[in-house]
Amino acid sequence: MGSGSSSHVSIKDIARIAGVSHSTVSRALADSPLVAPATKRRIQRIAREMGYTPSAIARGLVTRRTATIGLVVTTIADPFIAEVVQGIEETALDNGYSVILCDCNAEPERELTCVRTLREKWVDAIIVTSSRVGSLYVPLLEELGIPIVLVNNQRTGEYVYSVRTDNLEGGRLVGEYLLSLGHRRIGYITGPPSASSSRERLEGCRTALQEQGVDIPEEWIAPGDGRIAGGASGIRYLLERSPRPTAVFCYNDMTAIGALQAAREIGLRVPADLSLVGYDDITFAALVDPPLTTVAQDRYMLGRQAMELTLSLLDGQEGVHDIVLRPSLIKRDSCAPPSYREEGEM
Amino acid sequence: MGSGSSSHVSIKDIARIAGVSHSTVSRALADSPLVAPATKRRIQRIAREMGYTPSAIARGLVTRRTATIGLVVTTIADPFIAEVVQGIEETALDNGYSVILCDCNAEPERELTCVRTLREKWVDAIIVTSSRVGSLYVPLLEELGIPIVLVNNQRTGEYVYSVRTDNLEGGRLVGEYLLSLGHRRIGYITGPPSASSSRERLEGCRTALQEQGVDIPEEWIAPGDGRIAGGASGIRYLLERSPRPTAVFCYNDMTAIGALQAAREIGLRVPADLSLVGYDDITFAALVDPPLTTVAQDRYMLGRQAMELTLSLLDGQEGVHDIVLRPSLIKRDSCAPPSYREEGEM
DNA sequence: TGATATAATGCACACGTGTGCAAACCCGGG
DNA sequence: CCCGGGTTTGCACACGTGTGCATTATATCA
Repeated sequence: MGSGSSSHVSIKDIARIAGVSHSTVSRALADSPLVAPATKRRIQRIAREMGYTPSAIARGLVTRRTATIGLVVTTIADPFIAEVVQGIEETALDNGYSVILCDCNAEPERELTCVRTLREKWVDAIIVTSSRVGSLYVPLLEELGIPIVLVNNQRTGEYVYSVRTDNLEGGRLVGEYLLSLGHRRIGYITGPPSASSSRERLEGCRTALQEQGVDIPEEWIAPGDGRIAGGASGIRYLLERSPRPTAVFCYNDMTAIGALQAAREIGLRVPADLSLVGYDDITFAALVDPPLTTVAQDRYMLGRQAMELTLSLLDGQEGVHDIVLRPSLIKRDSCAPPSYREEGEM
Repeated sequence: MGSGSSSHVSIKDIARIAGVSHSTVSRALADSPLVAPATKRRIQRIAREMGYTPSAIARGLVTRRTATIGLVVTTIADPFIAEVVQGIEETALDNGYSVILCDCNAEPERELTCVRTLREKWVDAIIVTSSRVGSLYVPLLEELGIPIVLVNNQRTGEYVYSVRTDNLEGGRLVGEYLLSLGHRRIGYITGPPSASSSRERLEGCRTALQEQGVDIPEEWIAPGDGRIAGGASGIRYLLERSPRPTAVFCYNDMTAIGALQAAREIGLRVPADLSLVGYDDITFAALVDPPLTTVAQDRYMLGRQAMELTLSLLDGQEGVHDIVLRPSLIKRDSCAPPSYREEGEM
């Protein structure tokens, strides 16, 4: 068994013990057919006994492949991103790759540090899980000449690929569902102004409604910020309209939770007086009262697909540039048919 | 400016252009005093113009330092761990280190893969953020002969160091607070049986109570699992005791939220009829109704301290083996003085 | 001016692994 | 016994960087 010595043992050490050249050891451990079967077995046995571990550093230097990918995130503290990262990391590990994590925290100088580090470490590819659109440093990354895979953030470029869920489809699912419950007066609380995903979700919802001749007028679109506060102020704004919507689609679950709390404070019951729909299916969507109807993105799968696309790119395959996953509607208890009282009030 | 060429430029390329040997370039870029100031400036300028980036791979091979640390977590999807990771990663980046993330998902074969990978990549140190006690592979890690820093998981060993928050202190804070509100009948819902942190929190609470001659009898200790379900079953058990506790300390926030929901179903008002205290201060502790009184651990600081300890170890410093951070009590609305009706009932 | 100390540079090797090419070996057939 | 062909092995170089030591160029002093 391993000698327990902490110093690394190299193929040269093995070569000395086995009485062969280090080249033969290298080939034997790579299971090359150039080595005589008996010699090969003997060398492999000795390597095992000496507790040999190959140096990825030295190997990377000559092969120019490090079996390492760089993962850039805006913040790992976001549970959504964390789950994507889990999908990426597990898939990477299963395929012999490891992941260098770069939390650039949306600070420009930190982004530069990240890019520099990933360059120096010779990563084979880069995955960017950033909620921001058009991250300024993607052009910098592109200069490295290695594949770049974007998660939930489409973009074009020679080395740039993307994996995302279909926000249009998500919005459509919500629209169809609210229609099927009988709603005709539907409002929307947006995310932060810069989020194109917010516009896409709204557009998808509108598309579904238009098939039944229903529209979302501008006055039923309230500005939010993707957080609790924005949801609360958004719902207050919408409830002051006259007539007011009977159902509100919220940019995400945090917005919906803020809306839920504010609506209750005003004295409205959800879903009896008002239906609410969120987006993302965060853990606590199921735990609020009432449990929140929402649209789920398979975050783990998002990460998994991103890594698998990366692997196929490193394998030399081309072709697929844009993978789109379908979201799904999770029906819970925050939606109900509109009350007749509300309908008559119009 | 950079030529935009994707191929790496090496110090040899610079040497050819500058008309010097690669040794001189190496020294110039390291700002060595052995190089004439004029030459140094010229070489540095050429390096900048050629878009030179040093190869951490080649450098690591000769210096045997990779400026990389391995980070082993049970699951990055746990928000608690994710925030610790953020603290680690940011501190690492600020000091020129990068982090290889290993999500071993508590699966033994994956743990082995992690250890092997970190060995091959020649990481300088390893930080383990694992909620499990006595991870089986720590001995394996110890064989590598590099510093190992454990987060929230004390352990002894030649290369093993730890950073943690004081569970005894956390429990004590809760005990003192409930006493100050006037509670004398206090219950506890445990975490999973294997969690030593659960025992420590209980013990700390008991210590505080004993100073006032109050005890927590065995029948007011309910088994939980650290999750919603365990909190619900735990509180149901406690509310069936007679007399029953007027306040319940829960192992963590998820347990407390489960208890909160179950208590409400039974018809009890929190905090009027029952006081509840959680632990961890997860995001949603502030968002449930009523907002949860809880004990906060500074997760970011936990990570930051872990990385700073690691850096000082890599810097050759010894001495500090165990850093203990103090938790703090976050008072919200889930606790109130016991109602006289309850008191009289005893 | 010549000897000597000092500053600046280059040579050569090292780190651990992979690989093209030549050399050595073995085996069988003529 | 010798030669051809296949199998097995070793030599030598490469990858990009760092560094001890020798060497050269320059400055200083007698």
